[in-house]
Amino acid sequence: MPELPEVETVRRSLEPLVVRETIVGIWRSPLALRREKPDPRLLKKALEGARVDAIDRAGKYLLMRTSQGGALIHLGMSGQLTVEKRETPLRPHTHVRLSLRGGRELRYVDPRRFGLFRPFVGEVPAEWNALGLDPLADAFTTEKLREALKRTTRAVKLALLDQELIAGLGNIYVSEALFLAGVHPALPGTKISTEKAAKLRDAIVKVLRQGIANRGTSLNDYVDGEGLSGNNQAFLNVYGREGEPCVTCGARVKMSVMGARSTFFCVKCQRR
DNA sequence: CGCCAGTCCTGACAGC
DNA sequence: TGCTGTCAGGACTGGC
Repeated sequence: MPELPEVETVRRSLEPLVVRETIVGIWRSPLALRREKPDPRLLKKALEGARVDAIDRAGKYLLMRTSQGGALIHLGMSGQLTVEKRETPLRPHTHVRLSLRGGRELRYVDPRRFGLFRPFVGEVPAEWNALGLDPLADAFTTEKLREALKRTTRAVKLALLDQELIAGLGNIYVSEALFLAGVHPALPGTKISTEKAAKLRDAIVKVLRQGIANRGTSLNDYVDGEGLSGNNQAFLNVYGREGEPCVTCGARVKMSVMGARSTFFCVKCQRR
């Protein structure tokens, strides 16, 4: 499940492989992604014959900027964006292929079709600008986090998953950050003290930076732009560890469902 | 307007 | 062995 660290790892691994490269050909599968089918006319206009200028990231979105426009990309649950040799057999659920020089191509594969591949010319799509605070930016301060959380009565766990408040956290890193900060996931956002907000800010930054340092968490499908798995799954403290002893106090890790998502935490270390 | 439940989608896996 | 049912969750939609 690609969250900020996985998307950033994909971005970093793709950057040297595709920036300054020219897209010499385009292929699109007839399969539709759930949100929308990549528009063939726009694909041509935005990407064909274009030079790749940059690959940027905001939250869990990637933005490939080209000389003619670009593409807004989201990996959803199972999306992969990798550079392959042209002769490498196509995997099922390959949605887009962008041919590069030297017999290589950038492939977008997404079995569960929760992702997005939207070419554009002119204005960058609105989703890109609607995103909340970037937790890795200098501007992500305790005060900013507290302000964002005070805007909602929702449980802090659900608020942290709201991409318009803070962009990039998903279900895994939210559980990890709340554990590290000693904050109970069901605590309402409005009840987060300055002291707790400071701990939470530091914990969010720490788990995301650690995730990037470990090249992402590979529990199911996730791989980077070169097809390599990450190592961060070995460093998770609570996610997926229901019933196992807490690494801090030894109590059993608890799982509860919040917002139809599994939430892992330690009742002793994360008091309300 | 804010919140929440429901929805989509496929592969992996458990159980019979 | 082969089938069926359940589960995983990001982001959107519709109802209240």
